[in-house]
Amino acid sequence: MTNKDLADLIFPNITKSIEDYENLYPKRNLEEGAKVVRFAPSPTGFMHIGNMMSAVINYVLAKKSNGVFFLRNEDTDQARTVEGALEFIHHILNHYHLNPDEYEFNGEIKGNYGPYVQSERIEIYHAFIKHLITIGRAYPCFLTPDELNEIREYQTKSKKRIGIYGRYAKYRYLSLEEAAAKIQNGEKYVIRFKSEGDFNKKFIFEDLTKGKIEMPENDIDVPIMKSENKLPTYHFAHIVDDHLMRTTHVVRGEEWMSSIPLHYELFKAFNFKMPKYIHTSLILKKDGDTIRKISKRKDPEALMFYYEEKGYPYLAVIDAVLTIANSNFEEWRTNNIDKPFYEFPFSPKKMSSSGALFDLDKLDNISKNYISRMSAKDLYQEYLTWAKKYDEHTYELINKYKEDTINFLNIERESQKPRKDYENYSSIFNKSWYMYDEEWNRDLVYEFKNIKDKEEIINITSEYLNNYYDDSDSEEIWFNKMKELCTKMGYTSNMKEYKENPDKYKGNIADFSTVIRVVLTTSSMTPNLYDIMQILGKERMLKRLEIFKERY
RNA sequence: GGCUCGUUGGUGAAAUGGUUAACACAUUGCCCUCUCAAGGCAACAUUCACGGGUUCAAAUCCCGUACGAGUCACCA
Repeated sequence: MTNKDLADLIFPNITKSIEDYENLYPKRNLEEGAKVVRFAPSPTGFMHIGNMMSAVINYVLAKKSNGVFFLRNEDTDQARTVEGALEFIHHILNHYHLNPDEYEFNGEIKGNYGPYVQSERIEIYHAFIKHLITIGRAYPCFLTPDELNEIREYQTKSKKRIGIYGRYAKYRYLSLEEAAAKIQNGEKYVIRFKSEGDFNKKFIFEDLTKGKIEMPENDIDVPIMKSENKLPTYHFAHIVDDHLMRTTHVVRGEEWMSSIPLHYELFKAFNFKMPKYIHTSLILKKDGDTIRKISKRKDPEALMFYYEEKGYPYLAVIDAVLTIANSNFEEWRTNNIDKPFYEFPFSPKKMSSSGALFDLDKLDNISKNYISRMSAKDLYQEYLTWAKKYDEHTYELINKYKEDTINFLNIERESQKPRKDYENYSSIFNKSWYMYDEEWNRDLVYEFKNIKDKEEIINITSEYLNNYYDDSDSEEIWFNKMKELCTKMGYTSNMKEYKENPDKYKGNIADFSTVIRVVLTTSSMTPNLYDIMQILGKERMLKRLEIFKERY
């Protein structure tokens, strides 16, 4: 019996050779330097900020080099698949405009290097495993879970390296006949890679972010095919897929670093060229005094749901992610304020080699800047779209009062130094509810500052609205009139003088205008009062004075 | 325990052997100002985890220690 006979026994229906697949998926015809990258999540959990970073980097790498960005669904762990996870990945990619060039989803296939779903590639993997068995580099292993546990326990106790290697690789040298007999007998088995490495020998691996790293050779006979569903393990699928899909750069989390010796040997066993690797550092989170890996359970901001629900503009999130990935991104951004993010010359070398804390304050800052630069109309559109999905009440109001809302959002906007008061769409309504008459049914909390006397407040506001305010006044006239009344009623419009002689006056122009501001909005902090009055108009303002009289 | 990576301010970090350790966010103060937001100015690491060495010179190179992280599944 030969290796080939055993391979045929295990995979009787596999007829294609690995050369056939080489021809089926030829080298991609791309321009010099074009990068072929992939985003390859497994649908075993919802997409989180770490996945996002990987997706963004991939996208930038591909776009910037006129390469290819494809999506591969790594669904070999059928048992842990989470319902909706795959849909969510597609949703997020779409929401953040990180659309892959090649993918497979809901029966739709784009690209010539598919299938892009691992469970649909099982024949391909089997052909490659068959090849390995034929050349004597893989073998069936009949170790039971109990036996594996025993080995592990023994190794742990006696402080030996853990794994199936050397004399622990019991079935490595089983005769082909015996192996065949066991298989025909229906015994369960996995296929293990037959390592030829020597743990005491080192090799140099060059990672694009970490640089040159010396590592011991792999000598562990790792499973490459599982026993139940005959699907490959991650390690094997990675080799086959990224070779056949002609991936040039693999962007993945740092947790894969330690598998490099294995992957290195696997590529070598097939004589395949290894892609280049960019191992990204973990995203960490400060929890009290300790810093730990960001957790999907404890940290709402870990999951990509968070940013969308809060209403952060998608570009702000991408910028925040890139700021963590490459700290010189910020500088680039300030110099290239209108350029698309994927023109940023991302450098794997400049990636932080230790984990980074994802800073929500920083995100807020980036986001405020983004929102401040949007036109009022665009902001309104985004706000409306967000509200439709996440805040029905707000949606109804801003939809009904479209003009007022746009005008309000436009206050001190579309200028060189626009207001920066919203970090996300969900924070707008709390700062603008008073513009909507319907909202005045709520419990009102008037935030008066220095002047709290009801009579005085009524006097000021009533006099001002009835005898001074005019909707057609320019801002300059408007303010002059306010100053005039202010002085007439015993306040001063001269702040300097007030500071010198505060006792001479009932208050200053700030106190005076605050009274009117609060009557009209209940808030002592609002955007430019003139603009608010212009939107409200005299009639509505008088109504608010009536409300004040009743409810203060 | 083995293997690997890392450690600069509250946070992200720059500096890759050579004057006072960039910059951004956050915080604080002042200025401007009808409030707020913004903007302007300023403060914030006598010091780069610790110890030793190399050098005229070290955050930067070497060695050791401590601490942290990742990984060691028929999970990815």
